Amino acid sequence: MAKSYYNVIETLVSIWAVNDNKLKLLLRRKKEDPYKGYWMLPGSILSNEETLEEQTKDIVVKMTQLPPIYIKGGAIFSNLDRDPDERVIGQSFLALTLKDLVALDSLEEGMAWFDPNDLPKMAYDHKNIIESNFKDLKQMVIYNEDNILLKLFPSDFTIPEFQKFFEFILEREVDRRNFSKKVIGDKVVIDTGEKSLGGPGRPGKLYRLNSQLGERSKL
Amino acid sequence: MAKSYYNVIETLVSIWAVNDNKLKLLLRRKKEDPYKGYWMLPGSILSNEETLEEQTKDIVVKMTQLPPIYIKGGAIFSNLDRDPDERVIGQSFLALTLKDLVALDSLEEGMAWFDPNDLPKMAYDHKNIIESNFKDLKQMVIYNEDNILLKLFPSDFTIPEFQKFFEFILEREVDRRNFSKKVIGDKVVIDTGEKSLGGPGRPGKLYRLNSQLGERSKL
DNA sequence: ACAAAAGTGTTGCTGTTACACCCATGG
DNA sequence: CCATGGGTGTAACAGCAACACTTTTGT
Repeated sequence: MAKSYYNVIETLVSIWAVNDNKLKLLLRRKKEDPYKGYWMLPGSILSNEETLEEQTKDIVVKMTQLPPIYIKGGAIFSNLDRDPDERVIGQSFLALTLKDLVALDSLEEGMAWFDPNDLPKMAYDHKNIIESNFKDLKQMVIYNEDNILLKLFPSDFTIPEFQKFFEFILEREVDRRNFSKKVIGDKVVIDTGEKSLGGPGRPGKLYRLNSQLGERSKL
Repeated sequence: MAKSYYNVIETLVSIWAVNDNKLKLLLRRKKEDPYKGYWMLPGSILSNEETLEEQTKDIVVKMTQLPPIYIKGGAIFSNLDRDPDERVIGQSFLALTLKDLVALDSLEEGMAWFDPNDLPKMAYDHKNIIESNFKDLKQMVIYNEDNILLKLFPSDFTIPEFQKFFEFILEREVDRRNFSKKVIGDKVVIDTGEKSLGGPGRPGKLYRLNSQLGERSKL
């Protein structure tokens, strides 16, 4: 291919949601070669008529039938050989959605949720991209950047659920008593007065996040 | 302009160096319209034959006659109207160099160092881009990401100099005694045995950074 | 003599860690 | 009954902020 100052840019979106007190992400199975049967991040080629943010939003809507709760740009990938066919620059984005609201039958065929720590065979350099985005997302949770906790937990939850989510992010266990003292004492969470029934054992009290919260959770 | 899936991407590099215990950045005065006489970030249009990182390196070499000590990708800017002439996507990069080694006469004409808190009239959206990069850089210093302190201070320095630099980054004063106790006690800096002569008053002991240092300075 | 740097010490405050012990309640 | 969640306490410790006081050493 001749030298040119025009480039192909693709937007690659990792769509995240909380499920089972973990972060899961939405991937798509590739139906054609190359990498047929492998999984990939949803994405599309950027035209000269829209911004990266607009396009990211469109991709999320197409994949989940819902607008994203939040989007944020991630790293850019410009290696010449990241696509075997032609030179494509990949701009990654993080998007948040709510898994509960994304009905399975509203997903396009060949899509599924995955644990970022247990990815399937990934096409292209998408494994790298996910790892980069996941790392960024963990940092955002730890420091509650852009009030991201409120976006991940818009509804009620129990303290043990919230704790398990943090243990997933921090990759270590935390003491139950210290955790609840801290999180209630600092007014990170607020008692709703409701209770979570159904399971075995004593019902958990339901809390919601304090929307007036600033940055820095650091548990 | 017709719809197309090819885009023009420009790399915009903010080149930083420590001077006078502050971070300064290198800008270029624009010689032609639009924005004639305004200042801008050095940059160039990406061809389909090189990566963003390679190009960033080339730009730094051209501007300073030296290879960069460090480069890192920053935010991307894709607003449709950020260039009045045509749609250009701007990918920002941070680069570090050493001001001492960049002789003024080796700079291209119309280039100068500026305090990021006191910028001249900036062309396009470059003021936004610099602010974004500056913010990222401050975070990197605070958490010593990628051991960036070692890159900013490759040679000897006195504790008061190092302290002034941190006060610039943190935008507040810190106690002299607590600062030196912390920085020596944590082995962030190591005594070289040398002294800094020349000025008035008692000569300062010269220190260097501990190259074995991990992340997290948080002073 | 002076200015700038250095060294040592103290106190109080805050937050964290690592526990012990006991209670509550729906299934 | 028992699994799960909840509540209170506390002792040791680490880190930080805000100071006082003293000493050192080129110019």
